[in-house]
Amino acid sequence: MNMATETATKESSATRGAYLKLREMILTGEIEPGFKLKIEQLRRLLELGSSPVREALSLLTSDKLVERIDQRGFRAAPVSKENFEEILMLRCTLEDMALRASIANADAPWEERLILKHYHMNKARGHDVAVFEAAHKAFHMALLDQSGLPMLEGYCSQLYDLNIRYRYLAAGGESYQKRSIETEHQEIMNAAIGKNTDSACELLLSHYRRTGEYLSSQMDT
Amino acid sequence: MNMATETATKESSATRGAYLKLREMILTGEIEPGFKLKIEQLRRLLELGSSPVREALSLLTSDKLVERIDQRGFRAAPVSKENFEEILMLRCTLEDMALRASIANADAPWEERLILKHYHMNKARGHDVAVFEAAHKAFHMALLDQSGLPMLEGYCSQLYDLNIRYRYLAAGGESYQKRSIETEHQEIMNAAIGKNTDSACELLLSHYRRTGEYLSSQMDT
DNA sequence: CCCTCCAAAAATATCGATATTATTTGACAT
DNA sequence: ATGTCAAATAATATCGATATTTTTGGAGGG
Repeated sequence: MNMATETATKESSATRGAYLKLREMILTGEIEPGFKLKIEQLRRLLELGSSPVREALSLLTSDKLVERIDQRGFRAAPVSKENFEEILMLRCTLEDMALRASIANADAPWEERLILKHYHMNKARGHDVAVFEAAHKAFHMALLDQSGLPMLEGYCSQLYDLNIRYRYLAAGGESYQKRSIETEHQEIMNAAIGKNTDSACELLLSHYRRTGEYLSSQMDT
Repeated sequence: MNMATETATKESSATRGAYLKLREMILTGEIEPGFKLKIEQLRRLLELGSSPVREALSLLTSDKLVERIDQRGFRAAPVSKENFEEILMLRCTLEDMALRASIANADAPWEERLILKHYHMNKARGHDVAVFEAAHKAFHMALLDQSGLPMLEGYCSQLYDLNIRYRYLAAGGESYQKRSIETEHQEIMNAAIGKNTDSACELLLSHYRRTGEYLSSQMDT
């Protein structure tokens, strides 16, 4: 059992373990959209009592990864093209706002954090997909984390995850390496550190929109 | 036991009942910000087992009304001026977006829905605060509900509730009737139905900002 | 042949008890 | 006095069993 894919199991509380494990499974598509999440079934899979399972599922509803229908249990959140496009749109609006605020509040520690996350992301390139994805997200969130707007950052993080889910669903996680994503990241970071607010935002948004269009085209069902 | 204040108790599931009751108590300030929410205590208050209590608290964390610290229980979400101002800012951005989309998709049923909610809100004026607040929220949400963007509407609804909480905290729920809020609502609705997008949005945002400034000034502690 | 209704099965929701973990209290040593 | 550690206390987290509700499947009537 390797630490990379099994990020979940041996955490502090059973609830948290279940939460992380199920979250991973839904994000990566191992649990399919709309799939009925029966307590008994998950209880056995996770080797836990029903309480932590139930609570983990409740937490996942916050993240919009699980839907709860009162008296009728839980299911993995469904997906749709409309949903994907709404996520993309919201992401663009909210990350734009957050990045502008971050740059406005820029300071040396933030720049250093950014440099490090960028370095770690590139270092993780060859490794396990899950490891790279974690570093990739950490880099993107580091761009926003000087905004001084914690709720906004929370929304961005949530939307980021929902987006990544569509990426996994569209191509088993291995899709978007075609473009030179590496250069794009470098350019975004340079613009951000150089306080070229408008150009940093433009680069970031077109970075998202390009992958968005690609996925959207793949989704015509 | 009247239906107005006790919106909670006799609902379908125990969890849902507990959720609604606790939500009401936190929104109105009956449970103070930062207050430790002990399971045993709530179990007795709501006359329920620990599972539904726990689950209700988990659901409230989605709404950002409760904070959960792993292994250390739950507490009512804290408040701060920064938090209030972030909520106001996000609300303005997101409701602007949603209202524009709604007006763009306007159709006859939407306009009729709006007229009705507005009528109900005015009819509820004299009644119990909780009844009026519900109608008030329903009106504001009706403005947005033609956007075709369910997640955005969800965020708006959440932010609306968080904002209302600050209103209750600042003045026991009875604060903002000073201005002629009635006229403001009428004007917003007229502009929306008349498809005067820019002016509808301006009216809506200044409606929010005005109450926002008032509350913000009350909060200097 | 299809619809309705009832009984059986399955799943959810809830409970109360127990195990685990955090917090407090007070004794002891510095 | 003060800080540290350990036992006692209190709270959370978890479990397994039971009650409630929904879903399924099939018999009987239209």
